[in-house]
Amino acid sequence: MLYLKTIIYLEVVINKMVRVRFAPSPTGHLHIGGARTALFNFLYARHNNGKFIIRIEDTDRTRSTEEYIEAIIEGMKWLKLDWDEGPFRQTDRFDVYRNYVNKLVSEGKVYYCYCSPEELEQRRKDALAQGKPQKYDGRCRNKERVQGSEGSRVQAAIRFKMPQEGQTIVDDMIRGKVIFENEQLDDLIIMRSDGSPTYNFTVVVDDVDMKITHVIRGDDHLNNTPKQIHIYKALGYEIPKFAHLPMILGSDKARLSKRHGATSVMAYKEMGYLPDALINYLVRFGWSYGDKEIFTREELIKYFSFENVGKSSAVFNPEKLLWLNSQYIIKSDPKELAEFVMPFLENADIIHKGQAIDMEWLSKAIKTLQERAKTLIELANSLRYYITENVQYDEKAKAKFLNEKSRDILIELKNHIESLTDFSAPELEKIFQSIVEKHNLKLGPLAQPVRVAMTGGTESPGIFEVLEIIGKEKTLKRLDRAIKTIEPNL
RNA sequence: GGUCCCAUCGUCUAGAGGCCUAGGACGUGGCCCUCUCAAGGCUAAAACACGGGUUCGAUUCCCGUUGGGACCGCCA
Repeated sequence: MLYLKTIIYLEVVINKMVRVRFAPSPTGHLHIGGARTALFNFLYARHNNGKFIIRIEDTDRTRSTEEYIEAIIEGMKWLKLDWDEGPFRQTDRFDVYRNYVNKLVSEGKVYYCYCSPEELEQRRKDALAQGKPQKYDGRCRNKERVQGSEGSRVQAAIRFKMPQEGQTIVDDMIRGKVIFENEQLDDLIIMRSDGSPTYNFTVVVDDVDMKITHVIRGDDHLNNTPKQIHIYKALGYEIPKFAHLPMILGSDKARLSKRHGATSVMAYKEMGYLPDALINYLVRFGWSYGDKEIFTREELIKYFSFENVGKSSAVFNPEKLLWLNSQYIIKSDPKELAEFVMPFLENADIIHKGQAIDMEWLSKAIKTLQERAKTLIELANSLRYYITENVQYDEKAKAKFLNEKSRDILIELKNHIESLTDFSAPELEKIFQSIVEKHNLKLGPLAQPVRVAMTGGTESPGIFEVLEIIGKEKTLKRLDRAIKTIEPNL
């Protein structure tokens, strides 16, 4: 008895378990919109202790490629959107679809359609020209199954018999009840004449088969949903909950596309964005939590709910992403940034491939630059003068600060530094202060020439920190070179 | 063209009938801090698309108009 009770209890728990999926089609890279959909699925699953499944919708064999499947997986991994099951591939599941189609055929819920794609295309054009609704007229609905010679099958697609009366209500977690008139519903093709299944059918079969409880996807699928609901019904399955996310738009308010610049998630990796920053940016499309802007992943999982997902589409704003990225760089552990920045240092030819670099030292250097870099590319570039042997003087900076006025004071500083044993920022500050006080100067007239001597330019972290990181030996070398650069006034 | 969705600063958004003189964030301007550049702090300009209702009272509820978007494939 107790045993039986346990089974019943388990049943309830299992049935209640949230199961969601991200179902991209591998006809391109993982893009911003797809990543947002994946993120909301991920967060909903994690928030509810459910399962997150990846399913590759590759039934369009002409456009799907292995490279894109890899690219999508790579993007998911980079964003750390880890999944529990899959990636499943629809092309591995044709037997499953075949079985379900046969079931519908035997139950008379579908019919064979002998209209050729060309005919259908022509009829659509005509309908559009006449301003009539573009809908299949159902002319093959009542035809007998046509047999070829010797009983071989004639090429035919299989259409689903949509009900033509009444209404279908989509109960959406974001939009509430959306009502569709059934007479608007098309008898859609669920299997092509070549025997391959189509999207609206496979999506239902797979969601049933994979026990998906919540279908979270883009707004662009809302109009397909009533048709899918009827397929669920024909198959005799329970209808999942739906959530249709608002679209992400480009600056011209059209759906975000390549025209608007970088849309691939990996492009942001290459531009020096941190995955957590992108995630944080993406989650704010539609979702909010009061006035809070920056969230850790744990907070996201804890707070996420469809109750605070908005309905309206939103424009992608690269400026804010950049700001978020800078905030994440500031908050990052310098050691972690040191790892992240390595490929960018190589790319910028600041270090060459395989070059050994003291990571401890690099972290210290990064610590001084974190709040000055908005991307890892900027961070890498600003590390240049720490790492390189010879700094390149900026002409303007050189003219303004490496001149007669600064020569003597640079020499004085050099002399002081030569005898310095504790080459640290606090000790350096003492030296600078004493020189400046002696000449009754502000710090600027000394710091700026030194800055140019050390970095080649006029912008850098605090000058004492910069010197400490560059080290005594290199500092002296650079001071010497700066002094020699200044033509003696003879 | 048909169907469906949406509508608060330039952008992302808060707002669940009186808490709204409409709040926060990015961006923009100013000031402060300061060895430069940042970061940070303070501050300014900046929005309820329009018209009808409902209500003692509408940003908030209803209807319409306008504007935007999506879908209408043997694509997903």
